[in-house]
Amino acid sequence: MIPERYSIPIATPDGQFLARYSGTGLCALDFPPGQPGTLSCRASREASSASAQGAPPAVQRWHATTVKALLDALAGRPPVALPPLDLSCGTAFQQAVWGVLSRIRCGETLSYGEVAYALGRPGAGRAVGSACGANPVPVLVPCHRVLAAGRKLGGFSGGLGWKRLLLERENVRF
DNA sequence: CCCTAGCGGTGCT
DNA sequence: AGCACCGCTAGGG
Repeated sequence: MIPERYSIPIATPDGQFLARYSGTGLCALDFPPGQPGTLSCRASREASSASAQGAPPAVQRWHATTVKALLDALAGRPPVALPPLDLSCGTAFQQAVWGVLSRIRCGETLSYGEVAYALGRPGAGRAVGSACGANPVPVLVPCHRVLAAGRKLGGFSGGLGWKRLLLERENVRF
């Protein structure tokens, strides 16, 4: 029997994100449609501010934490607290990568190769990139803080515009 | 700048 | 087992 899931939108100055919760925590965070600053993205700013009404109390508490954390992160400030994360959708390797990402502090960066090295798998830089792309909770699990070698921007599944925006908000130069 | 070879994890056949 | 993806990287025009 699969635990019930809840999807709750989050209105931010950069558009409407969507938080998804499993029985054990935040299991996904979706970017607003389109690139930052774009029309479809801007439109989602004023879209329905449907709330956590009807969700279990635990989910409502998690969500309150998620909202604060997301607004902080989008402003380039380190969140005071994160909700419990349910990253069980990932393989062992992916979860290990996401663990390293979560320890990169606001305003700092690593390269894909450095993350691989930190995992004791030098040479797995490319696989690290794939694992970053599979991160279900972007922004809060800061996959945007991983750059290519030589401080080049590298890629970003959610669209490079978001990666640039998040790094600029943290005053990261690249 | 480009191109190439080599790389590791993942998912599909 | 094989194979085709990839948010990579170092090396060489």
